[in-house]
Amino acid sequence: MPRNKAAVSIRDVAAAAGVSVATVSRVLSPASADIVVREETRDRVVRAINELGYRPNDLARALLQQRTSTIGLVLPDISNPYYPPLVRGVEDAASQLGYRVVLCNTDRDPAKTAAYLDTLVKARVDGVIVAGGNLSELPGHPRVFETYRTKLVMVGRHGLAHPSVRVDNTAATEDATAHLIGLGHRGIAFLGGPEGSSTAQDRLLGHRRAMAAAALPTAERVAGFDEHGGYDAARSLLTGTPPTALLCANDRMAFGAYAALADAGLAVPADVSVVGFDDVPMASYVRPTLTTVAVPTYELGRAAMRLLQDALDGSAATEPVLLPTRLVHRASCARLA
Amino acid sequence: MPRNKAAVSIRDVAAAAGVSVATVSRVLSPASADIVVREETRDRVVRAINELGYRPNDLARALLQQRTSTIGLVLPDISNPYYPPLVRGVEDAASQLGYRVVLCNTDRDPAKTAAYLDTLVKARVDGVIVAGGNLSELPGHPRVFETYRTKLVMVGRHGLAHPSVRVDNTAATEDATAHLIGLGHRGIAFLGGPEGSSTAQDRLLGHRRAMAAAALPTAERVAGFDEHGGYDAARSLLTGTPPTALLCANDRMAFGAYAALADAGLAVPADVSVVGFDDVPMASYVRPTLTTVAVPTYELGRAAMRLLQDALDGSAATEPVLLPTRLVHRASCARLA
DNA sequence: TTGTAAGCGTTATCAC
DNA sequence: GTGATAACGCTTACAA
Repeated sequence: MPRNKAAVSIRDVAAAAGVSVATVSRVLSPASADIVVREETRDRVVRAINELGYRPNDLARALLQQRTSTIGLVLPDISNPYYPPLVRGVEDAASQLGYRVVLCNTDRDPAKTAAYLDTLVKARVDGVIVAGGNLSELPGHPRVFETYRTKLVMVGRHGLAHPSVRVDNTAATEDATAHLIGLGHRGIAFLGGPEGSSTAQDRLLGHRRAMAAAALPTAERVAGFDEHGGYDAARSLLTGTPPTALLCANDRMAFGAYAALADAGLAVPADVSVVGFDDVPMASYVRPTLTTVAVPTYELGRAAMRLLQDALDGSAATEPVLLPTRLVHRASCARLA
Repeated sequence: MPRNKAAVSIRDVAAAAGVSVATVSRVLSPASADIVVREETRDRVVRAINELGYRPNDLARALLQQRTSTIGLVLPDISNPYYPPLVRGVEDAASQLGYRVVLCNTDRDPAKTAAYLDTLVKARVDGVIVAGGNLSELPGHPRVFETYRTKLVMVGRHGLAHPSVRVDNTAATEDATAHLIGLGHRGIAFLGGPEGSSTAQDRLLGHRRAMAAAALPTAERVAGFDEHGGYDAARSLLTGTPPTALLCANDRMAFGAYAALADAGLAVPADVSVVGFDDVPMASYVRPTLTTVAVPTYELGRAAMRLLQDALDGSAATEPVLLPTRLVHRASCARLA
């Protein structure tokens, strides 16, 4: 196989500077900061690098050092507005720490997930952050990850053997429901997310707990985690005696519920109070503004990346990290007349 | 340097199967599909692979073949709701074609952009998709990209020397403005995006053209591409004689304008008509539903990845690809009384 | 049909 | 201070 003369390599730099490749490497490598290269030699090398537009090949370096400075980020779907801030958090922390991020959208499809995990292992990523917690259904992979020393961090779900970051969805939803009960509401319906989502399940559980504690019967709907799901679920609740309050498993569903209520001629909060979850930017811009549980999504991402970094540094496995939520009171809730 | 015995390599497989590494490679490599390996040998190899949980090291393969099957996706900010569908489109097409996607958020910051492009070149990505078009400010990089044969595709901006995909923002905005004029509006204000955004500039231009063609004076505001920007810009227009129609540079700004109008006691569309841009999901769920220009963002992403693939296959440079937009008529516009 | 060995572009270990 | 060179884990002539 003939040498590819096009891509400039460390040899070309060495030749241009009249030194050996070892010297070029020493000039570039942070590891050899203590190793002395004569000032004049260093200058020649630096000049050659600039003249040739040389960029070291991280593949070769990674092959040798057994680390790629690359991580995988696995999530259901970046189009779900919940994820972009999280991705941003991961990516910001990653680039700050010198890692690249490979993005993988699984749609919670086991086949896709398996394919992505495979490709990440083949790329020898140093670690993987899994958000949306659909890893447990893949019995084969823990072993492969272990074989290739791939560190794992879970976000949003209690990772059994792995570090994890999440918010306490159950407690937060319990609080939100309690708040509605405190306002005098008794007919409180819960618009829940899909059964496959652990977040949705955790939030449902919190709601049930609060309702049970107040000895109130619960009305629940299962729907998609978006405006459409919220719209349909809300509509289906408006026949007969409508609830006086709606607790939604996320803000998008709440926006859908707003639309359904408006279409039914019901006013928020005069007729029906509404609470959302996540506090996406739009929550402050709908009218009336939406009372919702603020989730520090960006921070979740940052924290996940930091945990991964810790794991890669060889720190002992950390306790699950729990980030705080906050109920943001806005205009969509009223005391029951 | 001692051999790392932990990560299983092709040698371990070869040893376990009692064959040479070349044979293992032949079993795995699609390139050697025509090369015959005896059935019995192949079975032994496959069994060893499964037993050991072996995954080939793509770094080594990439180093040899001078291609990484990885691309970079550079954009301003994934948190901007315009981008997730685009990213999704790129990623779906990429994974289908066997590429990994490394995500880079630049915030339009030249320093960050330069750092990301550098890291992508060092990772020897096969190509880069730049969305949001902030590459021209980096005079150094075209050369480096050429040196390392990194293909480039631009989305949203006419790439001078590179393949590109975009929509005709100017024509679309011209149409949208013409539609409002056709409804009898004369006082039409334009809520524009930031000056640094070429998309914002193109949309502004279209608006000006339509207004000029009708010999109408234009009121323009420059603001952030989000709800907050739309809110402030709309507010600032409501002193004195308010316009009878608002054309917004994107949907998020339109949602902000909705809020400002509601707060000012103005009804949409009875008092003020509103038009958005992008057709994000929420546009169908605000009340009244938002008339807006639908942009095929997901398709833009897919098309970009396909163009990149073509470039990598060595096809001749393609013409700029223009995807169609469509004005979606909903409830936010009314004929002027 | 299978094995041997060179080479991809680095870094690190030794000499000098 | 600097230079040879082995090694990282693969693929692919070329030999056997």
